[in-house]
Amino acid sequence: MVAGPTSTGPGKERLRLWIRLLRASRTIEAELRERLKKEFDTTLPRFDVMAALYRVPEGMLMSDLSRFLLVSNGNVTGIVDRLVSEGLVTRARRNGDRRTSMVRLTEEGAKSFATIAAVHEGWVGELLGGVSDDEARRLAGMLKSFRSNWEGRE
Amino acid sequence: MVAGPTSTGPGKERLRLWIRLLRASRTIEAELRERLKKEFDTTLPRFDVMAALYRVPEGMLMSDLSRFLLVSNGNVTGIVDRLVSEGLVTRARRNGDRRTSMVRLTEEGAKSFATIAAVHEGWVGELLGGVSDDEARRLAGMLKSFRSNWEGRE
DNA sequence: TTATAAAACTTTAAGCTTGAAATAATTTCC
DNA sequence: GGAAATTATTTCAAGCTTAAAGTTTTATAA
Repeated sequence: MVAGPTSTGPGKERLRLWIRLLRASRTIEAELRERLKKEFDTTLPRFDVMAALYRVPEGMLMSDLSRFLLVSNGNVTGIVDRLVSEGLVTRARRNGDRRTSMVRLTEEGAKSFATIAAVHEGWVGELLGGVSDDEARRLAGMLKSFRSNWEGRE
Repeated sequence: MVAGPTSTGPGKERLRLWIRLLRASRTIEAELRERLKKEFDTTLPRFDVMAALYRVPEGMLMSDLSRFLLVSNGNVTGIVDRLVSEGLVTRARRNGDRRTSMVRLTEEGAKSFATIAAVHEGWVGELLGGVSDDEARRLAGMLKSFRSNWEGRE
């Protein structure tokens, strides 16, 4: 998914775009992953889950998390398990529907996330430093329209 | 890495861009992974390795592959192991430097890749269909400049 | 009601991924 | 020449990821 087009023709331009998109996000992702590990001894998936939960103090269901993060159910189970064992997150059985459990950041989890998120935002600013403000806005706009199209599509 | 900004301020615009970039590439990647599995019973990492090798009939060293694909050495070892066991790739010890081994597509591997790549290119065209030709070119240009900046940076 | 379907989640097996440690071959340099 | 550093690769442990199968609980509907 990271190699070049293997042909010429009409699909070539979009294939090139896709490869660049993927290389850019992999490069940035790898750098962020490494820094999260080195500086905070955590991982991207844990960070993602905590970021999702941070926005919603009342908590999220497992299925909400997996939908929001674009990953499978079983995946979220494992990550939340580890966050619970680290005391950063709680899983609370609900009275209403006993199949579901509400996942919330603990106080320690919220505090920890806030610290990391502030540094993380600085890293992203640094890593995307080569993109001008104007470009950043236009790129973000294009990607937003891609997303809307996509969501209409399914 | 997929949740929204947690603050306002100067870094906010680039953080938003990064989150959209990541969501877009994850969405497309997930779709391509699923189709590769369903239609060709293969995986993205295998496809990536084969794409890299397809461009270079004389083959690549393990370390070339890992550098090119932006993944770790140990990772490539496992993927190549599996491709070898499937008869799609060969690993040849070199006379000159016996630490290295040259990895090449087999005839079957090249044939298989060509088939998959053609379909894959069509998928990408379809999945990025919402992006106009003009946008595709501009986006690709921006991402290229990002990449150059990055590479100068390290 | 009460079988049947659907929903929410967990478990499992297989594969991907990394960073660190281990091996083996080559180079460097005294 | 031979110790020491470097390079290329593999192995390993831990964690991430998915799809599919399994469990428990709730909803549907004949």
